[in-house]
Amino acid sequence: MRDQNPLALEQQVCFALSVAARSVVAIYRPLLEPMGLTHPQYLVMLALWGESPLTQRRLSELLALDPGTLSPLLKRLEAIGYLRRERDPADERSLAITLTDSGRELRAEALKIPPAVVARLGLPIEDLQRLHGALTQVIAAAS
Amino acid sequence: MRDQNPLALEQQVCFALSVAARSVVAIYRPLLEPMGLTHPQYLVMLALWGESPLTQRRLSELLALDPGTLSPLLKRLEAIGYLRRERDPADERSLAITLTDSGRELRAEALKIPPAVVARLGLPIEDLQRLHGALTQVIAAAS
DNA sequence: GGCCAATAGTTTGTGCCCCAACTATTGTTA
DNA sequence: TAACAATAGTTGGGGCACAAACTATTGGCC
Repeated sequence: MRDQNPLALEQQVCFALSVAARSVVAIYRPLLEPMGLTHPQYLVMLALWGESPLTQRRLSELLALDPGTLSPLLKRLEAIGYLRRERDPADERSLAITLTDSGRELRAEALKIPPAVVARLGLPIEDLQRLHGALTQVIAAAS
Repeated sequence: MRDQNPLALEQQVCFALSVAARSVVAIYRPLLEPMGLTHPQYLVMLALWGESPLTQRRLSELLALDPGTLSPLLKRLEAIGYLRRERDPADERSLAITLTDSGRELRAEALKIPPAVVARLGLPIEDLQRLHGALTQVIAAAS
């Protein structure tokens, strides 16, 4: 029999979600550390490897991140030389975020990350894909 | 056909996990705000409603939280009157965390939260249970 | 053209998260 | 029993996350 207490910690989805997110990010930490990246910074790089330049606003949408979070984060990535932040001459409000050569070259290193994480987790790819689908549903439902 | 790029942002489980966790916590925010709680503080209260007193160390294990995170968080909960922090006379290193009457009474209010969240998400309970199982697997795999 | 609303970013404040260094207490062992 | 190791918690630093207040630019409209 399941615990009937609706406030039981162990059966809260929000708790499992928080712990899982932190646990998985913790797996990335030692892998990203040699590249000088945190996990949120890694996600920014993924977005830029997919398309560069991007406006900061577009990045903010893609990553579902507050502008107030993204702004200093991008400054750090600029400081370590992975990207440039330049105002769009056609619209001085907008910031164009562009990969530098150094940022582009980092992608080769990053290719090792996903297989390393999957190996470390030791879960079947199909399970991870199913999980990804379920999470996508939750994200859509929460929006 | 799936995107074959292993670094595609949209198919990273870690990204879906981060966004889903933030999105779901965002649903709790307005519900917890009247009680004066943040989501991590709510999780502490769930643990204490399950068992009180608890040592800070035990809480740290239950919530998978760093002592350095938990320590100030518990001070805030003490400041708003939901719990007491007292050294164990038998072992002065240990902190006993005990619900106050006010903290105990809060549980009645909190009973409204899970159904409100489930309603807001609008997903079938079975889906949420499946998701919880998958997340539990990931947490175990990551440990 | 001049006012006004909308838009893009920035800054500040509060809190979470982890790490590393630290203090204080307790347990172990030569 | 005196040294030493282990344990519990605290503190400070760097970074993330979000809200609210702010600046600067742009677009629409009289």
